[in-house]
Amino acid sequence: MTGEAPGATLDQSGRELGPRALETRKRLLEATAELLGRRSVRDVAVVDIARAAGTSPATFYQYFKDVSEATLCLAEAAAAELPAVVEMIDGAWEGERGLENARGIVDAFVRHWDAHRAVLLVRNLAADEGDRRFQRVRQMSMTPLLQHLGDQIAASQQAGRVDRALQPAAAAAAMASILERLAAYHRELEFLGVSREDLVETCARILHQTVAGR
Amino acid sequence: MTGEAPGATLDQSGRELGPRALETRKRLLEATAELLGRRSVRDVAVVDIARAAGTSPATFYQYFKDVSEATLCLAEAAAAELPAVVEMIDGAWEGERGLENARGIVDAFVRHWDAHRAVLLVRNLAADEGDRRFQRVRQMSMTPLLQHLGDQIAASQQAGRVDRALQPAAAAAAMASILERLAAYHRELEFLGVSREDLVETCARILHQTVAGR
DNA sequence: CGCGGATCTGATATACCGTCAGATGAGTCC
DNA sequence: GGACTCATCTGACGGTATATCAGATCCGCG
Repeated sequence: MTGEAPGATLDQSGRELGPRALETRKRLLEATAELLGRRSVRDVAVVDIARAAGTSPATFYQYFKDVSEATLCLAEAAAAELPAVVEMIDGAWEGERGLENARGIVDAFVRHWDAHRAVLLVRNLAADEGDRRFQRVRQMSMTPLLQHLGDQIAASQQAGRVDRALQPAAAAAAMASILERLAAYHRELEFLGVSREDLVETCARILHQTVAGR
Repeated sequence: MTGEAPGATLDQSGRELGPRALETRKRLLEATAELLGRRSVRDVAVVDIARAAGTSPATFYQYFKDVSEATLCLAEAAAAELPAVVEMIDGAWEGERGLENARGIVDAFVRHWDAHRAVLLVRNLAADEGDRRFQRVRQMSMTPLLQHLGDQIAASQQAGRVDRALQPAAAAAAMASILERLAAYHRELEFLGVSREDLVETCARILHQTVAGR
């Protein structure tokens, strides 16, 4: 939930945190996530976060350099949840079971996005805008997914089920793109009359077709 | 370039603009685009835009309510360029010529994004975050594309070349997702060792496969 | 009880926001 | 070319956020 790596979470000045501090830090992160979900990034101010967490701006700066750093922590925490989805990629891909599996992947991915929507949107914007820290987090979470998808595609090519003109890594990226964009987007599409079910079903079929071939 | 609709561009207080004012407004928009390309949205302040345009913050507020409104104008201007891409969708889809056409579409779309990258990124974030104005602009530019793609897919289904289990609108959205995300993303992927050519070629084939079938 | 480190915050200098009222510029008519 | 007028711009300001300390508060421990 907090995004720290091995041993201890650190202060802005490098000091280790005791239990009270960890509690405060957690409240600040929760408040950040809450506010990001409610208004646009541009309008989330340190003061607001501090107020929402029942503390003062000065306290916020004790733990984070700025709002983006807090967001980065949240993105790291969200990334920790993806491996569950990656495992599904190593499941069956052939025939009806494969299609069922593809549905599961699409559904799990959309759930993941629904749960962390605001943070993931900001992560992607920051990464696209060139922020190295966010690029790293996105890569950390997407690389295994791309890797495993790419391997499956390559295997299908070996088996003669998928056109060899596809570059596996590029095709995997394309599939990931569908998942990401649609996960971010599905509410608006539903508004336009495409049901969530249709969306998942159609994506699953495209995914299945591209990964497993005919 | 300015994003106004029929007759005249308006002042913040509803007055029509003379030639000098139009010139100033244009400079402000250009400065906004320039700054959005250079740093993150969060860090683009009205003062900066004004300075870059060689004028004062007060002048900025004469034309735009805030930075997001200026960005909205830029997004509208960018949207005006897409119809050229839409026309290509009505071209050939069968056989080698169809594939060639698909390549053209992917390439044109990526070019479009490269030209307006920063603005389109912000547009998508704002739309995803629920801002109605940006949702409208995005829809205005994407709907024709989705519509035409969807029609082609439906036609291929009629001809028995594409699985009827696909929902045409959803499949079209999935294709648009690939285009958008990859257009935003391709630099990073190139960094990871997928060349732009591979990317375009692979996307074109997936697009072709999904729209035209076997 | 009282000490010492951990944690928090009030006060503050600085900078941006958003809004006027008034200054400046650029045509027009005599 | 001078005076008038409307279009356009900006200096100045009250309000608020940022980012940083030095010092206040809290809490466990001897």
